[in-house]
Amino acid sequence: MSPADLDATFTALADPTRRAILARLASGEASVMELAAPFQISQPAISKHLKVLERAGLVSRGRDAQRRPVRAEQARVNEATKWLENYRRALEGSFQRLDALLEDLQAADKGPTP
Amino acid sequence: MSPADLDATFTALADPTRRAILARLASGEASVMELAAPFQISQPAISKHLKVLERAGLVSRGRDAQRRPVRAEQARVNEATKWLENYRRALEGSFQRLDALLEDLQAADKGPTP
DNA sequence: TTTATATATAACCATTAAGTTATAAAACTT
DNA sequence: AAGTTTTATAACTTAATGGTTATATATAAA
Repeated sequence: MSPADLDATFTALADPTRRAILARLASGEASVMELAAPFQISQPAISKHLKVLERAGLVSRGRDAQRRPVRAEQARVNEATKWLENYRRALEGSFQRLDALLEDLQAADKGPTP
Repeated sequence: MSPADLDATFTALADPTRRAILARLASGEASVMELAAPFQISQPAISKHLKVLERAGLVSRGRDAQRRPVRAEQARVNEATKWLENYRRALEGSFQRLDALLEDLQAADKGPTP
């Protein structure tokens, strides 16, 4: 995943309305009107949010008569999660090294390591 | 983690400079000048990025003479990852249901399920 | 054929974001 | 005491976000 793709994905996730839309889509595809119902904002505002999600590859659109059903796409979520997990692992690594250093310092208090 | 905290965290992650800063911090704390070195943007721009990261709780600041060393903090990464993993699980669940439905339909082709 | 429904687009406004340069403040160095 | 280094802040510009209302487009329904 390119840096720009990561930008778009994390940007899309950084809004509570969009996260709520994704959560709703986890239980199946939905029309724009269905997605808009729980919110107080206008239909065009929802369409804009959907465009952000689509640009990030987090959702895709279908066609069913006048409806343009929205469904969640997995790939990008997986890739964003991969970035985070990778970072987490890197952090744990550095904290392990810090732990090792602290152990060394404590050991040094009682006498030099051979 | 509150929705606003998730907003701040994903917003902070949605910029390539800030992700690069975090990646650098995974190998240990660093001063502002050290963090700025690899980039072409000005020092105040880096300070602004650090403020975004700090507001999100992804880094914290120390004091070492004139330096204000920056270090990565784990908690918020973990919580953001949790949200993503949870969403991933929810998606997998719905796709499993879809798989089950497709299996049912195929089974129905050959005869009704008892 | 007219009307209703679902969605998208345009034009606009207010706020926030990312960058800049210039300057201030704090602590070290000489 | 004077100068240097490190960081933060202020003021500004430009562009992007998130929302609005009004309108256009596509399809279904009467």
